[in-house]
Amino acid sequence: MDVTIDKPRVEHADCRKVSQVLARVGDKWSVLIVMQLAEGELRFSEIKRRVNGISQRMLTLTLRGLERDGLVTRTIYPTVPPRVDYALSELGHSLCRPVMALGQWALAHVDQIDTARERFDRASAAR
Amino acid sequence: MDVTIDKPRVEHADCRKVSQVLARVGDKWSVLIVMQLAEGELRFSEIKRRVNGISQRMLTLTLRGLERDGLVTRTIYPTVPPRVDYALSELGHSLCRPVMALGQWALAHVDQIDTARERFDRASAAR
DNA sequence: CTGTATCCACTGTGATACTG
DNA sequence: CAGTATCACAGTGGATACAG
Repeated sequence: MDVTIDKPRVEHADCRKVSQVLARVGDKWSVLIVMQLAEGELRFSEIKRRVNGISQRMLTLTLRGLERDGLVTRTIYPTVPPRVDYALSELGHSLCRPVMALGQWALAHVDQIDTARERFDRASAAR
Repeated sequence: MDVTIDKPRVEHADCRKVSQVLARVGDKWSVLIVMQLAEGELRFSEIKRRVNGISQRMLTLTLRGLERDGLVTRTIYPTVPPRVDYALSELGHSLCRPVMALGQWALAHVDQIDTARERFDRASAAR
């Protein structure tokens, strides 16, 4: 009855799910926004000001995505003009640790990667 | 001479660079391939077999990207038929630690995220 | 101020066929 | 076996205008 001797594989359906999460983390703006929210809640326009280069549209979309995934909470104050605060949920905060670790790695190795790219491109040009 | 009192900000040009690295890590296949290579070198077709669903084209492109960034080494054996081995460089191996950490986080919270999504979608449907 | 609605360009990805 | 070339297509992201 197809009982197989599994090697310690985590490489099947799990990977698919992990990839899905990685896709969120890997999109153009999510991490940048999460980082800004790491230190405390912010208003919509405050995030827009801090995350350099993001369009209003993408900020809205990305925040919706983060909210949907339960990483960010959204608080609306029914004032006029409207005011909306965004904050990291507990889940969102827990994500910070591994993301920061990756960020540290990136920061530590960016130069190495850059030189690797230059070398590769020069080698390619001289094909 | 515009000396400003800097708060401990790492949030300027650094972030751009980090994002660039994150884009590599966040693309659809890079992490999956790096994970496969974590345990040892593999041939092109071996990777293709292990990374379920990847097309030949995307495998080639992703491997080239990883090689360009200095994360993967490429060894060609001038035999016929040709044989090419891919392996993680030292830099590539060092990337494994933070990536695995993120992977562990993803694995640990996938369920939580899934339920959050369902809740959000149900709430949206009932608007 | 905080969004939503359009439109459009670009990029990433997959399918397929071909080559050394 | 290990690619490259070509095409077609969907998704992402930016600009702009508009709305509550």
